[in-house]
Amino acid sequence: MKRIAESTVRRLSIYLGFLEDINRRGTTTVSSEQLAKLGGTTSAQVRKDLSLFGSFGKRGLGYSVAELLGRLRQIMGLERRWRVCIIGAGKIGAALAQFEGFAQRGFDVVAVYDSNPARIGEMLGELRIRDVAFLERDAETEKFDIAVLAIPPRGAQKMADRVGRAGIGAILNFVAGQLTAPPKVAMRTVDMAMELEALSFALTNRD
Amino acid sequence: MKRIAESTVRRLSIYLGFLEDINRRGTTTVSSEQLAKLGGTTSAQVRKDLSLFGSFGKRGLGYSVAELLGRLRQIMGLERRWRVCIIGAGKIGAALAQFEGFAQRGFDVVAVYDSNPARIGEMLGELRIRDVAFLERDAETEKFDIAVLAIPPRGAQKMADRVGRAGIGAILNFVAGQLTAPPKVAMRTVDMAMELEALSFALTNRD
DNA sequence: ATAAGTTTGTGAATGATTTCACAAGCGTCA
DNA sequence: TGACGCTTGTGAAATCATTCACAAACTTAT
Ligand SMILES: NC(=O)c1ccc[n+]([C@@H]2O[C@H](COP(=O)([O-])OP(=O)(O)OC[C@H]3O[C@@H](n4cnc5c(N)ncnc54)[C@H](O)[C@@H]3O)[C@@H](O)[C@H]2O)c1
Ligand SMILES: NC(=O)c1ccc[n+]([C@@H]2O[C@H](COP(=O)([O-])OP(=O)(O)OC[C@H]3O[C@@H](n4cnc5c(N)ncnc54)[C@H](O)[C@@H]3O)[C@@H](O)[C@H]2O)c1
Repeated sequence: MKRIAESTVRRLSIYLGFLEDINRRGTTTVSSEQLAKLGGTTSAQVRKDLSLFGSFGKRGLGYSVAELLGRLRQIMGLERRWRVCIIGAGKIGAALAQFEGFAQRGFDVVAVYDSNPARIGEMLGELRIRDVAFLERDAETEKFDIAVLAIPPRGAQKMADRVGRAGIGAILNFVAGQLTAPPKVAMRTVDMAMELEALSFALTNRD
Repeated sequence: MKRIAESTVRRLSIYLGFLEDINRRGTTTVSSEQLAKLGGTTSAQVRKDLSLFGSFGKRGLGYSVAELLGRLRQIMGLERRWRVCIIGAGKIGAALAQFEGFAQRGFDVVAVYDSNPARIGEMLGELRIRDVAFLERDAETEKFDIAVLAIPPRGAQKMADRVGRAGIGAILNFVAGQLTAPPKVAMRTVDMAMELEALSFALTNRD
């Protein structure tokens, strides 16, 4: 299949969110124009995005909400649930571990690790914090799909490499500073300082 | 000035981070090739990015680290400090409020608000949680530059609009689901569920 | 002072993404 | 059935972003 642009994937996520809303409201069809309005884009963009994967609409009518929802879930790989472990039970790791919103979207946080003996064994919501020394052993039996990296920058690259070697295929990285994805591992980085700097730029260079 | 692409701004942030490292190490000059290696891009890209703002390099030699650092700080608006308030002292708001990394980059969290009477008055690190009812009054005297939105989705749009009316020029939004920036307000959204979905897509559609 | 070796800054070329524009398909209604 | 109104799917055009490639400018060595 053709390579799909990152911007397209982002928009697919957005459409999916709207479709879930619309579906809850009981509406059964939706047009590219409506989806575009909601998502702040154009109807041509919506149709182009969807056309990369097939043609799901009916001319004159629009898209069946239920069908499009199903197709998008399939495309995004959201027909299954994903097993997530969090590495680093600090401030941000704890917030993420206790966030219910992820499970609603199909991502189950099933384990939390730390290296600090003082934290290991403590409960974080339903989960007991485990010793990160057991990461590889657990990964083998528990088949984590995604690791969330929420540890200090020092040592983060080594931990990312360990995650890769443990056979976990994806990393959601919160560590600031440059981190290279291990081979064969999909990685996305959330860098909040960078977002703040983008706002600083916008405030400084606005007309 | 010409409109600057979002991707360019992101790279400038990255270059800035490296320059700070390099500067700490005491190195005095750096070439576009070196910056490119560190940032995972090409030297032509680095030069193109910088050339949008002027020409800061010396042919045959490269860029003066100190000068380029200064220029980039100026371009990004980081020669001053920014006053940040956090709205929503929940799990994620609390993690952000106590994160020291922001101050290191020039962003001072100077106030935290909540609407829950049980939380108002509590301390969060150095800061006492304030009643969000006072947001407008405080904004007038305390001149917040950026508001971090970390409240539940329900009511978030109204709060964003209040932030806009209070004269705060930028929002860093953590609320999932569609939020429209109020007029004249710069907004960046960090949507972690969307990042996870992008990983789901990558894991599902990898070759 | 000259030659050799680097590295910048930038037009031109290429590649990627978005927008345009419209034929073709579908539902509705008379 | 046929005409009408709406909306899709998609080539073509336009816009935007990246990469190429090289003259010009600088440093260093001799
Ligand atoms: N807190 C925030 O709001 C925030 C915001 C943006 C980025 N970040 C980034 O997230 C990361 C964590 O930040 P934080 O504020 O949660 O820090 P923190 O100090 O509160 O927590 C870090 C945790 O990681 C654990 N740890 C350290 N090394 C480990 C290892 N090798 N394996 C497992 N656990 C390990 C520590 O014991 C600690 O519990 C940092 O890299 C930071 O830059 C945090
Ligand atoms: N916790 C996470 O890891 C995480 C991850 C991604 C996104 N988010 C998003 O961040 C937001 C907050 O999440 P959380 O987990 O911190 O929730 P939370 O319930 O822990 O905290 C929300 C806080 O906001 C306060 N609040 C509610 N309405 C308010 C208002 N109008 N003004 C001021 N304060 C108000 C509540 O009293 C509460 O203290 C949510 O929108 C969530 O989707 C959270």
